[in-house]
Amino acid sequence: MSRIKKETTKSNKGKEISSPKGMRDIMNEEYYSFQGFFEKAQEVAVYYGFKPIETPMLEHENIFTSGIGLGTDIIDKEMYTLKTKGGDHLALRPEHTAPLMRAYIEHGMQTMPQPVMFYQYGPVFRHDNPQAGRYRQFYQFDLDSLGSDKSIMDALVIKAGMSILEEAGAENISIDINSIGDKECRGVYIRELTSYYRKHINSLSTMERERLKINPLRILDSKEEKTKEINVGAPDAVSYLCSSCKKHFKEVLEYLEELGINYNINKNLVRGLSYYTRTVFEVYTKNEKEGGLPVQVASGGRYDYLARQIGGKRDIPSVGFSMGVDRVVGSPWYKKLSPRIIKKPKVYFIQLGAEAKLKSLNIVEILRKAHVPIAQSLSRDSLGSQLAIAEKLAIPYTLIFGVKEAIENTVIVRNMSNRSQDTVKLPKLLEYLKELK
RNA sequence: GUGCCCGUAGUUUAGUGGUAAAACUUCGGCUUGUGGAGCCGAUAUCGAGAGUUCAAUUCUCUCCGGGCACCCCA
Repeated sequence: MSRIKKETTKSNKGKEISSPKGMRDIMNEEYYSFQGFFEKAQEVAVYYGFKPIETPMLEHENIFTSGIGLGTDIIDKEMYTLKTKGGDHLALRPEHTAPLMRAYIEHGMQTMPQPVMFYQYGPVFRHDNPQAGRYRQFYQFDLDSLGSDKSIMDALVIKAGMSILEEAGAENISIDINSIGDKECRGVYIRELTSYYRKHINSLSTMERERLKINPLRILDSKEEKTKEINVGAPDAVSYLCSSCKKHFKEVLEYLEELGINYNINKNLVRGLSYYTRTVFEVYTKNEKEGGLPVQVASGGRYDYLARQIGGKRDIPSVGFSMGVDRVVGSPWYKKLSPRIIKKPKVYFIQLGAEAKLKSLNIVEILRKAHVPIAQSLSRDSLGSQLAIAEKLAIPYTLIFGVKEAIENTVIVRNMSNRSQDTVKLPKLLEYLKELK
């Protein structure tokens, strides 16, 4: 008997009640922080001309494998993939860019006036090990301009992104920028780079020798000391840029200067996603922690060939900026942007006695229709406990609705700070509350 | 994927080789119309599994989860 019981409990206990690793519930203050950021970011994005779009969280796996590219960690080891009952291979989006491009192609957006500019935000998924500012489900806010190769679009997207970060309270933002060329010059550059590394192959780690075959650019941002030394003498992309790329890069920098954006040309900056062309950048903010490295809060660049990589018939020159919302919201400098939808209740509704309780939902409804945000605890009975809760929540006014009031069709409005009370006729209540504001 | 630290009630923490204390919170009761305190009561098979042992929450191993760092990235 006891044995059976034990086994049942055990099997129930086996199912851990917890969210999956690296994924968490967002609620209370943190929820408002996120919500506030999203609202502000959208507001700013709209001023710059971006329109909203929301793409699915699941996509065909191949838009990522061919878009972001094999040889990147995101694809090789961090993607959540699944096979549907129908046999489709889907993946939880590890980023927003490839799905956006898919949407552009799918809906024939090349017939719209170019470029088309979108903002989008939502969760993205990467099977990485959690640590500070890193989750397996995290939130990105993206700005993208698709369909124009003009350098001013690079600048616009960067400026809009920086403005959002500033609105969120970011100080000491720095942007590292580089250009990795287009198909004209990148091939030449990569060949040069590869032959340079070949000469130093003995100093490269096994992993980096592997990379040399697949994606030599990535050796440039290696953190290994030996490799760093080699990188000092490595050919840099900018000097291999073809004339049109050089012009493009120069123009982008001019725009940034004009906008007063402090940039730093980082010739080792190449980005881990292989769809980038020409402009690439990363945005950092200072880490308040002692000795802490700067925190990367955003990054992006141009991806002129992505469309064709995922199966489009022609190139759609585009540029984007994506922000790590968790990192922004989690930063000490984040100024709590409070969402518009949250209305701090000014009034706490108290009911007393069965007759009053019976009618109390009607009163809640009257207040709701009049857009008076309230708090209440209808499940409570005693006046004392309800007052205590109102006090605890620091709500300035309470409505006391007891048996006597229910019969007389009145309600007591109590000012919590000076404890004064007025008895108000129910039909006059809304008017009375308006006066209080 | 790797390394270091960690894992006892909702939360923060005690504690022991013989199945566990406390504080706060929450909920219920005692006093059923005014700011809440008081009293009583409830809530943990000590992250999961295996092993050592007469006996493990306490020792060992594995796994899972958390924190931090690396790789990488937002």
